[in-house]
Amino acid sequence: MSDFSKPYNAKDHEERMYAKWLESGYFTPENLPNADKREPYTIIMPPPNVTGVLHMGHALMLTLQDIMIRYQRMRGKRALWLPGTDHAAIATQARVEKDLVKEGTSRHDLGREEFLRRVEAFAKKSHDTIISQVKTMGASCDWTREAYTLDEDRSLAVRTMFKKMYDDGLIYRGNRIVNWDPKGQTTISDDEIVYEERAAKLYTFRYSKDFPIPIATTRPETKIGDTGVAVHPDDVRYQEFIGKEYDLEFYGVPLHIKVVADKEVDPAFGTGAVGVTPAHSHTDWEIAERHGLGVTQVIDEQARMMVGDNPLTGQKVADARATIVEWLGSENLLEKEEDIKQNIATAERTGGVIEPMPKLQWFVAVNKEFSLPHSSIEGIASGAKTTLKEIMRRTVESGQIKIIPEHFEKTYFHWIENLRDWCISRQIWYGHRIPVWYCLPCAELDTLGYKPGTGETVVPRSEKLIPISGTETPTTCPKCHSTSLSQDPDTLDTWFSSGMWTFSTLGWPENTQDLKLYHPTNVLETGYEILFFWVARMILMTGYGLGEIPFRTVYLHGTVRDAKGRKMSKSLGNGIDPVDIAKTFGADAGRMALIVGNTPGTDMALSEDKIKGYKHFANKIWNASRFVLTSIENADLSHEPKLTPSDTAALAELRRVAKEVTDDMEQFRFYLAAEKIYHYFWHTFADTILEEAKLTLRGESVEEQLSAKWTLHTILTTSLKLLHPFMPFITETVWEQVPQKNKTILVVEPWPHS
RNA sequence: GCGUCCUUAGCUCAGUGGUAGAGCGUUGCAUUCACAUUGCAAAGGCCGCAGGUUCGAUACCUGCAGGACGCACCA
Repeated sequence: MSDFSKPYNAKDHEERMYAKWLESGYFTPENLPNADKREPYTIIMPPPNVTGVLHMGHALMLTLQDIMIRYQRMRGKRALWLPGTDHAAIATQARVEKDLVKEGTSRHDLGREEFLRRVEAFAKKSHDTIISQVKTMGASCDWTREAYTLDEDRSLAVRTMFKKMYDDGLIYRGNRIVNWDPKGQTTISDDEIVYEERAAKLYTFRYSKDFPIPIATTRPETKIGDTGVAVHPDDVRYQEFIGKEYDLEFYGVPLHIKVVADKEVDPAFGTGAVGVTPAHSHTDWEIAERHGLGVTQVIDEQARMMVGDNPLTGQKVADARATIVEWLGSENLLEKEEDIKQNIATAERTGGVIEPMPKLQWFVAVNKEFSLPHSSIEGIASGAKTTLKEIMRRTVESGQIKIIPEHFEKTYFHWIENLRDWCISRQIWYGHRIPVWYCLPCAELDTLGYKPGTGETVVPRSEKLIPISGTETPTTCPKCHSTSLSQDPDTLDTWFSSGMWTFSTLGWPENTQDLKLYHPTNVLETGYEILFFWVARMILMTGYGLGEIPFRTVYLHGTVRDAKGRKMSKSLGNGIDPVDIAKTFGADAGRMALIVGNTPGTDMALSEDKIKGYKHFANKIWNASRFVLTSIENADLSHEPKLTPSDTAALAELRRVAKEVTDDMEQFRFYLAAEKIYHYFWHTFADTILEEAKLTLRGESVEEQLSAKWTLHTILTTSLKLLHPFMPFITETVWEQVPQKNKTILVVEPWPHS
């Protein structure tokens, strides 16, 4: 009891406790007592990006998962919590490029190899910081299984998956319209776009004096790429023009315009007629596809005009817009100019304004039919035709995967309905390089007939694809036997590898023991903001690759905001550093503050005052424990003594509380469980039971004293167990001092049965 | 446009078909005996508004208002 100093000082104990846990080996499920008899319980940790340091959102995620894992471990499960980190392709690359700019250099100056060395060095450093922070939070994960989304094993998994999907025709290379980020010089997926409202002008004009229909646009410069005009099929104003074709000249550029009827057109907007620019608008692209209109690209990757030898060529789009507007005015073609508000698409990472344009990219087809040889997905039989979209929908619809809170299921379905093919290639260097090689001599065989010189696609035949070193790239072209092969320069969207996380971490494509035992996992715990990015992609990948679900329950937490409800951000400077919190108040206090009152799917406001409150609670636990332990010293508690009626009642209440807390844990109501045990310990145990025991202990009756000591000991030990998932450090520290038969560490103590 | 969520004590939020709870904060009192990182007590709420269902609504339904958010569109 010598280290039982008066106030509880978290920093005197937490580091030592974590070391003690690691030494016990119990975070590795095989080391648990009677491991083979235990039923597996698995959580794969959402891997933090190696872009920097942990924030409060990570702390929340770690706490929730640690609570689940510690609880299940105490419940006798073979609990595996598998940790890892994410290479976060575009985010990490952007971070390092920023540093390079400061040094006055760029990735192109360094070259691909040297640049990747720089990124890897940064990622390594960032990784080490993150791991030490995860440990500070008390996370009881199995470090022997730690994974990285870009390590050897995960690379093999990614290549294997790519090839499998390619062979099934689910991955295709296509010249399609994509979201191009001129600032980041890469494509991005629909989900990586953020919309910003800006003021814009809507111009109403005619292509030429002879053209019968005026059209409205906010982007006159793109009209040079128009190949059609679309009107609503029922619009009486334009019936006579539908199907007609016109040859005309617009700013010196010859245009061939066909008038088509399409229900996408809103007759109430503008003039009710849309100039169709298939190359630079997603909807126009689709209209063009439906009506067989041509595609003319007029904007290049630098967001500059490309119109042959026209003077516009080389102008930035904004300048070109002014030029065109001025010209329209001078030609008397401009009929109206009005101010409107417009949502403009920007890239989440770089802030660049997105220019949709057609590019040759790799896509995952979400609506294409294929069959799963072995399916355990409800509603999709083995061998039956299905699509990736159906897998994503069915697994949730059937209840095989349950989302908490439930209402997010509606949001999820809504998103799936609108899902288009997923563009997975990125023009960046850090990431999984696309495992596809091109044969240069076979260039003319390019099936797409696009961009000569890249050649036909060659995908390696071996079942297991090539390790990342590239030493085993295909040596000859199967068609012409040339050895002149070059790998696709692009890398994969980071969510491609993240989507495989639940099974790539367990050894897939090998049919490992881990995969058999721990998959499907039990819970995926993550933030609701990546429901689409990640959760849906995991369901897609797992359904396709394994014919099963990746997890049974998805628990979605909200965003941790500051005391005023604002998002924590660097620019506001209102962020709370979880490691600072652990140092100042103790990791336990930070954990409790994050959990109590925090319902799933809802954002929470976190203040230092709240954390301070739980620091006080830790102190309360500490002092109450000191009192109990001092009081029961030398008492014979080997057998239950005769209990007084009030002690019997107190123990009955303890059982009731334990039962309620257990029910809450089972129902994922951690916010209630934590609050109940907090309230019980402080206001029932410490304030009432303990105060009454003081009187008894000073009294005459030895029998009553023994009854009181037994009761205090039972309530203390049970409370420590109930509190352990929430406040692992202090409970384990006190536990060291508790006299108990066959005592081991609290990590593997059985949960109080109720 | 489609969709979701929220509106309860000063603040942050729980909650239930039988006229409300927690934490923090506020106010008053208490102090050598586990703990002032404490204890005891108090103040504080027509549970957003209007209808409906019901014996009874904060809770269920409809509408409205305000707020947050997702998706699509924005030609």
